[in-house]
Amino acid sequence: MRSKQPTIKEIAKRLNISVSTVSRALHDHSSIGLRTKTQVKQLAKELNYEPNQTAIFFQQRKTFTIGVILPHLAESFFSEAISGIEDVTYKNKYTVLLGQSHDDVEKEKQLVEKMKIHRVDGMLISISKNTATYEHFEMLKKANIPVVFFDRIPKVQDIHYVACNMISGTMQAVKFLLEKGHRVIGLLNGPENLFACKERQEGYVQALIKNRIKFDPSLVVNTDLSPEGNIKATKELLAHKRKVTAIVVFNDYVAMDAMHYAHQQKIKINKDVCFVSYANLPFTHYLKYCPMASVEQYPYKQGQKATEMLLELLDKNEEEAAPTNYKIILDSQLVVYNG
Amino acid sequence: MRSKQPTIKEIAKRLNISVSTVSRALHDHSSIGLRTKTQVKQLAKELNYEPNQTAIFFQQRKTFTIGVILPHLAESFFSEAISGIEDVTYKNKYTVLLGQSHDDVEKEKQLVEKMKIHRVDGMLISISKNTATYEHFEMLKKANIPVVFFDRIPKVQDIHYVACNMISGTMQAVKFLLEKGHRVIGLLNGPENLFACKERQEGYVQALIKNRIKFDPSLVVNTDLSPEGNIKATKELLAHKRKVTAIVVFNDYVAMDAMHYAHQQKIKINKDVCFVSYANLPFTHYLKYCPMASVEQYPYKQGQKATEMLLELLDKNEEEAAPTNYKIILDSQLVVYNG
DNA sequence: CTGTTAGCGCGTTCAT
DNA sequence: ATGAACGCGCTAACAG
Repeated sequence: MRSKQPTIKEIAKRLNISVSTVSRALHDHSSIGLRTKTQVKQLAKELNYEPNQTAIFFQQRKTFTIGVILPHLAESFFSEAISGIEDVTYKNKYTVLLGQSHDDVEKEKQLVEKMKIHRVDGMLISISKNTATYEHFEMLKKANIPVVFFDRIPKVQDIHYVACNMISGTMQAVKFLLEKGHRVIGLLNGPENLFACKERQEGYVQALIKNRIKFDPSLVVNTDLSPEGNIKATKELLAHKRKVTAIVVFNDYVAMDAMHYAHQQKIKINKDVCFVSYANLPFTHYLKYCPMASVEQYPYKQGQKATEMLLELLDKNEEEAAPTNYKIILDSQLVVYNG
Repeated sequence: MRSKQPTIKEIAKRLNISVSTVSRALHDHSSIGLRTKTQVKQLAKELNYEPNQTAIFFQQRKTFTIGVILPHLAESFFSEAISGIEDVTYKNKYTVLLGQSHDDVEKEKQLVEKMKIHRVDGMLISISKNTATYEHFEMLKKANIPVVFFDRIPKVQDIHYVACNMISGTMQAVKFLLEKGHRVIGLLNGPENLFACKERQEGYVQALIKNRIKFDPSLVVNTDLSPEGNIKATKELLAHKRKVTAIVVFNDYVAMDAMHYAHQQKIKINKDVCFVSYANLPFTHYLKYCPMASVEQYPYKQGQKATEMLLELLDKNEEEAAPTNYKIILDSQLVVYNG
């Protein structure tokens, strides 16, 4: 379909020189006469010549494309993260192949397969909330395609990843509530197989211990992140025999459901029960019910760092480097809303 | 870096047959003996053979990749649209190369260039709000790369596009308000140079005419979409000498500012003054102030349709078809919230 | 039914 | 300073 595009062969023919001369001239090779060099370049411009990247990709066994798989862009965390990814890739002559898993493991597998077939040079992945087996990632390893996981990372050892340490932010959140006088603080956590949930709980427990408050496991409930699950979990916490006066919630989406439900139960939001959440939404101040504070997870930065790491790996890879595992862990941080 | 991967040549050598036989066997070519066919396939599986797509792309002058350029994924309209795009592309063995212009014309141009170089088979574009010149798109035409614009389309004739007709939805919105008894209805519109704004006004006027109400131009005000502009416009409408009892607002973001300001002025939202908006936000029901109704613009569907159109063009292109221009115009539709 | 061969466009030795 | 020739992996036209 685009057969009319000029090639170096065409240029060579017109100038009565060889293709290799043209190739070298175009690349400013030192051993080409200035005269032929300018000659070639001018004709190239005239003909609107553009190197055929697909040929180069093929020849160099490299596509300068990185595959990105994440749950869904509708979540603003991920749409911000991908901006970070894009910005770094495009600065480095790479390009982004996109795929949303929509939190479906099967879809995730298909995407991995598709991108592998498409010969991406490397991948950035944030796993679906249901991903519990990792063969499809192992496969990539075997195929020698570097992967950097970000934010939602699998629970295995030998991987590269960038994540946000939820412990610090959670500890700050609990401390914030303790200082406000709360003693019975619930943790409305997400799916247990997510690493970040483990960390939330760890931060929660550590903050309690640090303040000499006994950890009560029954104050921790999990949701599968579905609206029904969110409400069920909230219900459970609010019905706890000890009167829960504050809840640390997995994220803003869950928090909205939780606060909505609480309101329906005639509970005064952030008075009878205080809510603290983890930042996902950009519009919290326009919401009917807004958490008192929020743990920031720096999506843009995570995207950036993960991409930088991947590009570094791609460089290294060419030199057949040792298989060290890289990790970058950012500290999450509590932001208190004054609205 | 991935040189260990087996090729058909390798398979051929091991089986002492020719590469073309292997190729054909793998493709279930009719003229290959069942015996060799199974033989080849088995060895392929054993060796974990996978065709090198880059070679195929190169050879077939096709990348099965489509470039998508849109302003920003953070706007939920676009993140939904891209889901529609993805779903169709992935069903058709294509893949999505992503780029956000962030409403920056320069960035948009760079992306077009980059994707062209990457030899995408076609492109889906929603232009930045500042795009006023179209040379970078002309270039694509010359390079014979089909483009389908969606939602935000350039003001030129010879393009393919999918868009949503704002007239129908706006008429429904005004009709809805008229039926509620409103007679003085304001239109808080966006920048006049946007096509979609023209359509909003047209729908507004048509609905009034249809109901034999005189169109009063002073009831139409425009905002530049900045928070200050939004408030200024709202102020102007609320101060109108005729008492405005309902306002049709450009979009949810503007509506939030408008309702917020109105509330500050002791105006009871959707009682003293009713608001109707155009859907951008997925969470309207979680908002502090929610418009009574909203004009739906079907982002997912637009994405789908645009992609289908592009894929069709790609098919056609191979047969060197006539350069007709395709358009699909969906009707926007009013959705009344019952919350 | 199967093998041989010729590209696809480019970079890259190896000659000259 | 330049050219000839090869190969990347695959498909397809042509020959048996």
